[in-house]
Amino acid sequence: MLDSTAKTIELMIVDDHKLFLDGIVSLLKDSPKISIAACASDGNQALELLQQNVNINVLITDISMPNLNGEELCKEVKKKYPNVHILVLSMHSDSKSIKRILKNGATGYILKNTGKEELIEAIEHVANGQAYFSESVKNNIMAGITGMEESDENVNVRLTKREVEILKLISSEFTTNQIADTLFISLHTVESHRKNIMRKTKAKNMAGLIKYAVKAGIVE
Amino acid sequence: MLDSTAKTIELMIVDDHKLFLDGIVSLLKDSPKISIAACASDGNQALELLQQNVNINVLITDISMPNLNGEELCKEVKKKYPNVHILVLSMHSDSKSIKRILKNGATGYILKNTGKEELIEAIEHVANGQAYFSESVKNNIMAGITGMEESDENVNVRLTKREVEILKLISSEFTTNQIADTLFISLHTVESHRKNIMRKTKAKNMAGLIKYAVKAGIVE
DNA sequence: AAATCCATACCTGAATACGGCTATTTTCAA
DNA sequence: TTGAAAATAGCCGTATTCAGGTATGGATTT
Repeated sequence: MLDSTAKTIELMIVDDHKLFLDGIVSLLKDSPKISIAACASDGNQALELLQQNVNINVLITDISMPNLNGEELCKEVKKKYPNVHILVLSMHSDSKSIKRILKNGATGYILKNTGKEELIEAIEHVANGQAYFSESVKNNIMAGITGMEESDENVNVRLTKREVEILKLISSEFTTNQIADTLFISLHTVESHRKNIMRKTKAKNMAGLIKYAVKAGIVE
Repeated sequence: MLDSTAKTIELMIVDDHKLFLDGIVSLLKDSPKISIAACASDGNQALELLQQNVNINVLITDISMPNLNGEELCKEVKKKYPNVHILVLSMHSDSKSIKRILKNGATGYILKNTGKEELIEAIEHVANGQAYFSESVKNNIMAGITGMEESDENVNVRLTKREVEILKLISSEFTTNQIADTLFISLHTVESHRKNIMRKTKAKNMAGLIKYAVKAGIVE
């Protein structure tokens, strides 16, 4: 039904690992329907190149990149160039990462451990505006929707600015007394905050607090 | 001086990301001096293939992989096949990762954001038993050696089996009493172990313990 | 055979964390 | 401007952690 499959696919690939980028280019360079128009090593460069290459209709991108990451790139691209379809090529298949980037406008999501054939299939789907997902991506999304999300739900709690500040100090091995002195507030206030953080994150003790801090990217 | 540069390089590549693996193969397949003998997606598979292909003399591997990771693979390979030189191809350039895997017998270490030419140069160096490092790898090693190593040195401490076992339980938010009950040992013993772990890891309290556990890969 | 490491166990006392509350002021958005 | 959320502060009692030791039997290594 869609005749758009006949149209040449003008591709841009974005990844901060040059070897991976070059490898993908090498894999795709002989594909008849696909033309590689540009490559970028981060989101900012990608946006610049998009401005210059008006014919680009598919963008393949990694998520974790310096300067401007995949999520932010998606948001920008969808705002400025709504006709450019985005295929995410990531290492991670956890439902959290997937859902976040799909919300930001990605059309497809495949993993770096898929093969060449599937990559091309995914590119063609996405070029037509059709969603494409790796098998394990689909499974994890389903698992995320149906049940057993207990481990994920605690990352959804929202800590206040002050709570994050205090959790950072706790993670730096400060005692409650030291935190009170550092922030010029009462010992009792720090304890109140800590108790609130523990309630929100369902942590039983310091161990749980630090594990949450690590997961949430508050430390390291 | 070394005439070994003339000898054909029989390569094995190990990476759990199929697309990356295929990309590298595609990049190298036209190189005259290099022959790709085998590919594997984890350490176990690599060891099996090494047994079958006696001619392999260079092994390129990622660090983080399922089942048997790069570090453990290095150790095994150096023990069983000391003539196989290992080139590590990693995303991370922190001195901690680098030093750890070099201790385990890797000959070279380059990053995934290097180019095709440098990759080939690195392979040739390593095939001759010569070390090869990416520029940023060299820089980070230097920074690690010269100063500011306080944060790194604690990963070098060696915990005993029992200590790791207890640290795992601490990380699971168990109290000292619960750990004692779980392991059928005295409360005092658990406390002794905890104190020893804290001394070794230079942790001031639970927060430091959990951060160490995360860094050392004992939790998550 | 001696030395070292490991796992075990104990002691004391101070410091800190934890659980479960109440309560006031400030800040910010509806 | 009114109500909710956030930041502040407090109380009480128990549980746990932390710092500083000492000590012993067993396994391993030298």
